[in-house]
Amino acid sequence: MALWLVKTEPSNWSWENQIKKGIEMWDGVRNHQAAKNLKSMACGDRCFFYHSHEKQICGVVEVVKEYYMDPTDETGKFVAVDMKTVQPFNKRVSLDMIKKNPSLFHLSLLKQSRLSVQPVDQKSWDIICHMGDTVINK
DNA sequence: GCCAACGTTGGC
DNA sequence: GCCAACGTTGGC
Repeated sequence: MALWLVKTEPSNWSWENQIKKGIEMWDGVRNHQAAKNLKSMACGDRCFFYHSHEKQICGVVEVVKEYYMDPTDETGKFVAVDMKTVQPFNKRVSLDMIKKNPSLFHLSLLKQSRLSVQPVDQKSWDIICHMGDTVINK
């Protein structure tokens, strides 16, 4: 199982929307590196759900459908996956908190701020869940 | 709102 | 194939 972080603009698709909907298509990715990451996702992979601008991780979602053609992409080059809500963080984890932890300096979140779908290693995943005061259900 | 860091586009 | 001009993302 792989671990990821996905970004969304809350005015476009928010954690509140995600909670309400339960399962939603993750579409609109128009960056090749991000698309490559989407294609690498397998069912059961978990992702941090990150609000850009608010700059915080709200909770965890899970890949429930592997990549398929993004219906919103006319060029046919980009893909979407389906994400299911897993659970909210008890405490949201802000970008500031992540930046203060030296063990997380290597994260793409800090180094490649524009990448909207990015891998997270297990160790960083555990640290961030701990910061979120949350044990993620299996 | 500004702008740095990318990506993309199109003229050459 | 290079690169200037332009567009977009997202932190500040």
